[in-house]
Amino acid sequence: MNSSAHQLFRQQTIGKKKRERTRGALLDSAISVFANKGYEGTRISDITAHADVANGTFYNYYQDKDQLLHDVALGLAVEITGRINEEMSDVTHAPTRVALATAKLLRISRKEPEWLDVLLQGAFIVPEVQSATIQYLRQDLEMGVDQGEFNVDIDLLLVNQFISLIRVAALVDPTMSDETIENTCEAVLRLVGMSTANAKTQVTAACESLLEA
Amino acid sequence: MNSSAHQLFRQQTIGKKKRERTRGALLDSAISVFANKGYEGTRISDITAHADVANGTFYNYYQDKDQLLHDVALGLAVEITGRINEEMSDVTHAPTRVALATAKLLRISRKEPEWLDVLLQGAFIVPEVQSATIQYLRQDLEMGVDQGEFNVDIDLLLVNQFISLIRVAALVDPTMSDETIENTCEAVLRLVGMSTANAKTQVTAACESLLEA
DNA sequence: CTCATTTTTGACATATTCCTCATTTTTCTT
DNA sequence: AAGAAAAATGAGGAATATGTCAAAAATGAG
Repeated sequence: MNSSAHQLFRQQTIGKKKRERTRGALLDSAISVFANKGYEGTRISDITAHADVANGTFYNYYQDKDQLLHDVALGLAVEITGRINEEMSDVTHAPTRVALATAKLLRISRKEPEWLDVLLQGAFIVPEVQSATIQYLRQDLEMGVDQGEFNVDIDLLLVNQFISLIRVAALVDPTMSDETIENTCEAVLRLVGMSTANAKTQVTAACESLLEA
Repeated sequence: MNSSAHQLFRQQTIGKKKRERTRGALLDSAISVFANKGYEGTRISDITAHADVANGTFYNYYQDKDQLLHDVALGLAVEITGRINEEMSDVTHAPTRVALATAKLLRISRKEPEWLDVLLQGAFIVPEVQSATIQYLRQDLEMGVDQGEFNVDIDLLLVNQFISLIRVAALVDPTMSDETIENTCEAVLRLVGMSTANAKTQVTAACESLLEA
């Protein structure tokens, strides 16, 4: 087998010792299998088959599925938040930041649907992944309140509501059309208390700046 | 075993023949087990053990887990939408209807957390349950647009965003405090385009009328 | 109460998955 | 290229789940 489109972890381990390369193959395969069968539904043998290694090889690297999910999801969280923040360091307007981050995230999901799927599975199962995911988001939301743009209390419920809107976009439209991306961006801005009209304006501006890049 | 708090289906089958009573026991047990172990994670034997029947008994009623989930979730959908609509037939103001329905649903979840959990699991897995769940909601949302109160396009994405906010409430606060209920009601009204202030007013009014009942 | 019918039972054959480990193969340093 | 160390292999034992069915038990109509 071994027919992944993406190669995130294998890319990261090129040139390193065999041990790290095989680990990379397992991690990449885990992304594909978790995304397609769901965490509960995947068997260890699904992953080893996909990675073109023997069954026992898995146990040279992980004790169980949980540890693998932990590594995969955390790796995805680092990669994805890294990519998003990279190009936003100079944006200080909270609504723009939130709209941009959402749009960028969903753009990544369009290209690599499995990444977001597995990241979110991880965020709901592994506490450490949840923290990592929430961290940046919460900062931007609080910034928006301080700037007087967002008109809500920022608490755990709101942050999770936000994340769930991302999740729904991937669920309803796995192809992640531009329309779905824009609608989702507008929805998150409405969720944090902006008017429909205001949200539309922000999103249009943010999406234009995204097309340049 | 057989230590369910609720008795939805057994209640419905009291007085009927043995066949229906056993089916009721299986359905009630399925609610508890699906809610606690998740659909994927539950074994047939978990359900029969919980229902205090032999392993083979399951196969006198269902061919597999899927059929059982179908029946359980659809039964819950009927029960829950019935209860909610019952006391709303005279309410014609869409924002009030939406706030009330949301609050009522979350109230039910406070008393029977397993019901909402399993209903939502079913809605994501069984198409028929999804349709049943969406149906009423969509009507009220379109009513709100017609009344000029909601300022968004009603599409499949929006309806699913709505449902996901319900889901998150149950996930973040399984005890379903009054605060969580109110915050969630306000969030759904903001999602459909009402201002924060307007949403707060509607929810306060709706929740007061709920306390009388 | 009787007894034909319905329902339940649980042992068992089949199937799946997990995980180990002695052996083989590959790696990569010198 | 040699060879010690590292890694991969896959057969197989243990554990768990599924689905069947002949026999036992419970039901409820007359």
